[in-house]
Parts: sequence; structure tokens; C-alpha cells
Amino acid sequence: MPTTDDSRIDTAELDARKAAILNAVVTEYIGSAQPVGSQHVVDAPGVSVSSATVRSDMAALERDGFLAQPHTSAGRIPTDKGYRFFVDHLAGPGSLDPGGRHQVRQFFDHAHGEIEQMLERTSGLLADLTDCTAMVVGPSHESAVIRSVQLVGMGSRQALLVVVLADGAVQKQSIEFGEEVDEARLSDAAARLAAHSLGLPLTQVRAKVPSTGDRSTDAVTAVGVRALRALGAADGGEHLFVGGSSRMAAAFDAVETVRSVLTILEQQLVVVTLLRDILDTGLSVAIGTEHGVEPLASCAIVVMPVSVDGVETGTIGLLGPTRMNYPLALAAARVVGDRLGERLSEASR
Amino acid sequence: MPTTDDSRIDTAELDARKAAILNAVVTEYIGSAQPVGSQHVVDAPGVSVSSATVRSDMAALERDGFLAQPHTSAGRIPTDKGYRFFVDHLAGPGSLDPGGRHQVRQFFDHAHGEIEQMLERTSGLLADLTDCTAMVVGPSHESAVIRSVQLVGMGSRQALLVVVLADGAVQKQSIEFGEEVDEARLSDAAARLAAHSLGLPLTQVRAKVPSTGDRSTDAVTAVGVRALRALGAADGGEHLFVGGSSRMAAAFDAVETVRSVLTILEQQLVVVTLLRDILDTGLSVAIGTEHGVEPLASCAIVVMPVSVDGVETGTIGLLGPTRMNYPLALAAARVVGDRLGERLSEASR
DNA sequence: GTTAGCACTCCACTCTAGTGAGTGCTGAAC
DNA sequence: GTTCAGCACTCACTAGAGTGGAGTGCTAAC
Repeated sequence: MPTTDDSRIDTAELDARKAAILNAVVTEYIGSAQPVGSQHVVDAPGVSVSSATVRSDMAALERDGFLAQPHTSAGRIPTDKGYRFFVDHLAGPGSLDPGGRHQVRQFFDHAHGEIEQMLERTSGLLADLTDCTAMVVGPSHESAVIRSVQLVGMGSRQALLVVVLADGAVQKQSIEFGEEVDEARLSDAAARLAAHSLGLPLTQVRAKVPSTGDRSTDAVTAVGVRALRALGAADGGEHLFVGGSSRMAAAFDAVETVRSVLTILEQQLVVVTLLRDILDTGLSVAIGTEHGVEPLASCAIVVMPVSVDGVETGTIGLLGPTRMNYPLALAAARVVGDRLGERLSEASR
Repeated sequence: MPTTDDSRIDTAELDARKAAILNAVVTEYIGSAQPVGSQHVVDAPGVSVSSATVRSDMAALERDGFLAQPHTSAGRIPTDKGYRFFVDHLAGPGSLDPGGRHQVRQFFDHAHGEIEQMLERTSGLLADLTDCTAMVVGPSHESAVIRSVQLVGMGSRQALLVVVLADGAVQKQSIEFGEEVDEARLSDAAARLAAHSLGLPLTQVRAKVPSTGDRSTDAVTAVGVRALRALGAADGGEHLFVGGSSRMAAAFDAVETVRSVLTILEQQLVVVTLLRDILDTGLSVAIGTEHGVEPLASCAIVVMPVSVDGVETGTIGLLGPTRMNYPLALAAARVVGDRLGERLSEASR
């Protein structure tokens, strides 16, 4: 086939003027949410040609899949591919405005107390900064080392296994015994559990602590071990905090779209794995259908890992319409993610 | 004033036929969300008159404020007052359908694990049952007795105060010392804290445990006491779980309404105090503007206290449009509230 | 390759009936 | 005095026609 292979255009750079035009269209559309006509583009930097020339370039950009027309005599709107090119090649690094930076500083200066509460508030902060819905996946406690194991009696046949981890998280699991158990046996069993598990991360506990069958374990200890192994397995060890879901209602004018997006947000597991999947594919932005979750086809997602002590363990996500402010969202996610990581690293030291 | 005093109609019963007509209008409007015309009412039970008579009754009901007309030549829709009369005098007790009852049984048979997770899932259950947004305010831990106090070292200058309460909740507070503190001093301080607070509810701790100044307390214990007194004060001790917020998007077709309602739902404190206020006024349903939160003017709220060991300590709330299915919502809230209360009572025993 | 000019397209808006569901009123029947 | 058939009336909703304007694609000239 000697003719031009269209599929190769995907990777080809656009010439400078086409890029400038695409940039202008995306930028203006993000601001106005209205299709952009050739006339609105001629004043943009890097485009010093007439509207007629812009039109022919826009037609080319449409042929190549970067722009689309809602109808024949309308302006152009970016396609997912257009946004993708914008994010990858055109958008500057972006930065928070001074007000936003101040807000972040304030927040982390005054953040204190329980980790869960801090993550919850972080999602609110991100939503405020970006006008997007923010998702914060708490650092997994899987790799945190056990600092303390305790059995607290809750009535004659019940106890609560309380495990304190090095990152400040406290996990618990209620235990039911077949027989009455007094405090002495409880503390005895707790001591044995501690001996086996102190200093190990949760993952290791499951692997290394003998499940049962050990001749030295009594019934109480055996039940405790089982509870210990079950710790954190219930919710996958990760908890999701969603902030600013009302922003989705402001972003779309079709109430049906809002409903389906909210429905997704209610499914914690779906969201957590979605964010993980995007990170795993090496992306920091997933646009439109790139992430494969159909109800979010008109949304874009910005993800940012949160590193605690150099290990990527938490995740920050920003959900908005595909015409979201990518530079701002990326900047906010980066800044907040970094600060949050630092903060959590301090706490786990 | 010898003429009829209109304000007295508020408390006056409606005559049987007017009540039947109001009942029919409310019921039909809840189902269809369309203004109801006189023709649609003639077949309703208790209304064996012609549409002309129905019309004149409807006009009277409108004069008395039970019904309203969107415009002159449209059918009638209920006013807040109309819904109020319906809820107070017309709606039957209501009951869950067998499927719903089965769902509730299933849920509580399989509910286990941490209390927070259970409350979260309860909100989802309620949303499923009623098609409303569900709010569950966890039982306050204020009155729960302290079962265990522990100080876990987290590095040389930091520790975590971990308090286990009789209801299975675990509260924590991180502590920073001005000096290095070894394990021995920690456990010593923990023992003193325990001596002073074991068996007391959190409220009593704040009242009775000497704050500082006691000659026998060392620096570590003093800091511990301060942390102990601060426990639970941070979030008012109450945590809100919201489930099914996407249902609000299905209930309204104005995206602006959805946005403002979601914004309210994001403010935990507002929601918690709102539910409490409604309960305190002795209502179990707040319709339209009755609760005074302006953005929720087109919503109704069903509240139900959750009793743990005979004490009303938690709250269940259902949020829907004013044309929600009140009998169903009330039934669901009652059933789930009762079962939840039983469950929590067991756990705290 | 660029551009002014031009014909064309099609949405958004307005205006105008026409339709129909629903009303209020009236006068007669019970 | 309550009920009700009949009737004129109201008004949202819909469809169709006309208009303005934003925007396009094409073409011929530079």
C-alpha cells in the first residue's frame, strides 16, 4: 500500500500550527463548554493566519480524529484523542494559584488527629482546589509493621482483637469463643500472638504465623490467630474517601449522566481497582473511554500515587468531565499527593 | 370575628370524601410525578361522585392549602401541608414487601465485622429498600464504658493512645512527647490512666479524671490524660454514613436541585444536627421546609432513632423528594432501625 | 501555501396555530 | 344544599414555518 497509512498519524507529531490550533480549541472549550469556531482561534498565540486557513487545518485535525463537529455548521470540540494530545504534548506543567497554594499549606499545617479523618478532609481539599470530585485511597496497611497486639474481653465469651500498626492505624476484629474465657487466658493468648507477630507486616503474618495445629497453642490462641490472619482481608485493607461528589452535578447538565457517575462512585471496590488499573498502565490521566468503565465515558480521571517512605502505597484520584482543567488538576494532585505522602511518612516513623 | 376562622382548619379533620380525594391525589402523584386531574380520582375508593364534584372538592382543598396547581389548567399536586396530612392521617402503617423483608433478614444474618463497616452497609441496604438516600448516624460512643486503655510507642517521642470501648469501638489519639520516653514509662503511664478511667464512659472521663496538677502524675501521664480527655471530642463522637446518594439524581430532573442537595450531604455536621433537630421536635417525618434547610425544600426526611440497650443513641435518616413513598420509607426505617439496635445491643453486652 | 469572498448548512430562536387535559361555573335534578 | 352534566375557557405542550447568525467548505486569486 503506497498511500499514506492513517494509523501512523497516531504517533506522528502535529506541525506547529496545527498543534497551536488544537491547543486553542481545547483551552477555549474547557473554559466555555461551547463548540469553538475558526474565528475564535485566529487570535491565539502561534496562529497568525486567517480564519480560512484555520478552517482547513481544523478540517485536517478532524480527519485525523483530534476534533469533532457536533453538526455540520457548528464549531469543533476536542475528541478524547484531542484531549490526549493536549495532555501529552501541549499542556504546560500547570501550577496552583497563590490562593490554592496557601490553602494547601494551611491544610497541612493544621492537619492532625486520626489518619482516616485526615484522608477524608484531603478529599475535600482536592475537590475545593480543582472543582472536581476527589478520590483518596488510603495507604494500604498491608506492609505496615505490627506494633502491638491486644485482646480485650467484651463479656465472658467475646473479645476484641486490637492490633496497632506502625503507620498509626488500628485494626480490630471481634472474636467469639465457644467457652467462657477469663482475663488471664486472654492476656496469655495475647502474649503468644504478640510473640509470633510483633514486628511483622500483615502480609507476613498471613504467610508466617502458623495457622493452627501447633501443639503449644490452646483454643483461645488458635481463635486469635485466625482473627489475626483475617485482619484487613475484609475490605482489602484499602479504604476510599470521596469528596466533592456534588461537583459532578455541576459539571454535567444531563441528570442521567450525573446519576450513573454517582452510582459508580458508590462502589468503592470498582473505584479503587479503577484507579489502580490506571496507575498500572502507567498513565496519570485516563480520558473518556480509555479506562473502559462505560458510565464514565464522558469523564476524565487524573491519578497520582502517594508515596509513604518511598513506597507507592496510596492513591489520589480526580474525576471530572473530559473538559476538565487538566493542568490544574495535575498540579493539585501532585502537590497534595506529595504533601500527604510526606505527612504520612512522618507519622509512620 | 363571627366568620369562619381559616387558621383553625389546620387542625380540623377533613370530611371523609375530601380526605379520600386528597389521599388519591397524593398516592397517584407519588407514583406518576404528574399533576393529577379530577378524572383520575373518581375511581379511587371512597370517592363515588362525578368528576365535577371532585373538582369542587379539589378547589376547596386548594383553598385550604392541601393542594396546589402548577398553572390554571393543570391538575393538582399536593403541597407540603397536603403531604403532612397524608402522613399523619391517611397513610397506612406500611410494610416491606416480602423481598425487602428477606433482604433485611439476609443482611443482618450475614452482618459481621467492624461496626463502622456494618453501618456503612446499612446505609446501602436502606437506600436499596427505599430508593432514597440513606443516612446512618453511628451511635455516639460518649456513653460507652472504657474497657481498655493502652499506650503504644511509635518511635522514641511519639505514642498512640488506644482506648477500647464496651460497644466495640476503638478510639485513638496520637501523642507527642517533649522528651524521649521508653516502654517502661509508657506502660507505667498507661496503668495510671487505666486506673483512673476504666469502667467510666467518655463523658465521665472528661468530668472526673483530674486534668493535671495531681502531684503523683509525671509528665507522660499528664500528656496521656490530656489525650484521653480529647478523645472523641474531635468529631463530636458521631460519624455519618451516607448511602445511595445517586438516588437523588434519579429523583429530580433539575440538575441544580441535585447539586444543592449533594452539597448539603457533604456537610456531615449539618446533616447530623439536622437529623437530631428533627428528632428533638418529636417528628419522624420532616416535609419540605419544615426542617428549615432551604436547599432541601423539595425534599422530605424520614428519621428513626436507633436504640442500643434501651437508649436512643443512633439515628437513621432517609432523604427523598417530597413525593417519596412515605409508608415504605417509614416501614423500612423502623424495621432496619430496630434490627440494627438489637444488633448493636448484643455487641455491647 | 494563504486568503478573501461566497454559497451553503443547520442550530437556536420566535411566532403561530392546533390540540388536549384540565379547570371553573351554571343551572337543573334529586 | 348537594350532586352533576354541560359548556366555555385556560394554558402547557407540540409541530411547523420563518429568520438570524455562527460556522463551514469551496474556489479563485495572490
